[in-house]
Amino acid sequence: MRMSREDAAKNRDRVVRTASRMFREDGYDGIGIAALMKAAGLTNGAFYKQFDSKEALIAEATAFGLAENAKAWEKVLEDAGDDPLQALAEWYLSDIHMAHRGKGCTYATLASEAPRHDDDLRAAFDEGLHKSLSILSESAEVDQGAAIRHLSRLIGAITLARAVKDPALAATILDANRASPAEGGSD
Amino acid sequence: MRMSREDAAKNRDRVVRTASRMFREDGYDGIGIAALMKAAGLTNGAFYKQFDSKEALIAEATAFGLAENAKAWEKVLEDAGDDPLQALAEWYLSDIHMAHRGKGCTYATLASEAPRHDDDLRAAFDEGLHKSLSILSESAEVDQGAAIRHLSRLIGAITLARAVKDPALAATILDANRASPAEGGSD
DNA sequence: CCCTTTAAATTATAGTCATAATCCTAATGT
DNA sequence: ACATTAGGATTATGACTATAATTTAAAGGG
Repeated sequence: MRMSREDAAKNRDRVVRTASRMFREDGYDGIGIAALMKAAGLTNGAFYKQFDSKEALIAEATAFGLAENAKAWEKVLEDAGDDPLQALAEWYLSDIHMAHRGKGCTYATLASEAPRHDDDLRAAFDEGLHKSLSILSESAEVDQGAAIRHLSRLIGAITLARAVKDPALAATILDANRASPAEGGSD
Repeated sequence: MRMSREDAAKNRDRVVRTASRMFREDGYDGIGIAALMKAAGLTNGAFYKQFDSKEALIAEATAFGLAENAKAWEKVLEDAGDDPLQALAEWYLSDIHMAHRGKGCTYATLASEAPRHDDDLRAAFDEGLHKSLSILSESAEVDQGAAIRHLSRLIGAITLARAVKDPALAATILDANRASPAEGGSD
């Protein structure tokens, strides 16, 4: 049953959004085209009319996720008070973010899988990262090096906290990384 | 052809080591039992005589990888001069480590996949992390919070650097994180 | 208003997946 | 020395994989 151009575009967009969420939850290899399309309310047959391959969707869905993340950071940094990096850390290392991988940071969930994929996906990470860093350094008025270090630390922290079994250990990881980074200079 | 107990144990150990490397390279979902066993010089039929399931191997191979990593860090910190954290960062963020995921840090390659797996695997991360943190805080004479922040930052940094396409951007990420962490206190 | 185009559904294909049963054979216990 | 045991190979399982051809039916252009 053919859809209108409008509806077809909506369907395509819904597939990208669904993929962006499910890849973050299950990993690129953890979810298949059929299950993905079903979750988006379609069947697998419709997939190859809209995308060249799974790899192409991976690149597109990841770029979407990174852009979505960047918008969220921009908002948090705008609403932050006199210590934007601290505000970002508290928001990023929250229990909410811990629990909802599918809506959360794409770097934390998928960056470690990128080396196994094609240039289009890795280029999406390039672009996403440039954007993230410019947002961070501009809003928080720090140099690029500091922005990179802050981002690296947040990503590593939530990755570790999500990996461990003991909730107390996870809380320790989050707490240590929420602590004001300038506290002693020993970090 | 039945093997001696000794040979069977060697085979089992080789499967764990091979799995530890291949999981780091391809992800838990990226390599199957058959390919894994073949790489270890065996056939898939032999697998279920030695392991209960793939999930059980995942937990065991990850625990092995984390223990292997911890030994390497201990050595680096022992040989370090007056700034152990700096020495660790330089070793961890090296081109060699960037290029060889299969022999490198298990946190950086596999921690992001842990939330999708069972308690045995996540408990392996608990144990590995406790060990890593005690090595770090003792050898470098910093408190646990500083050790956690340092580790978080290194893991995030190499994950990001490996994800991007542009080698110059990767180098920027590594350089920023190699920079002495106490430099300005703004980090 | 008809004709072409095309999105989506259905179905097909060849491969791979984790798991397991069967069989062979040699190591081990007695 | 013989019976038992168990490690590994072969083969089988049914489910799932990415991809694609075919079919259906409605949208869009003329």
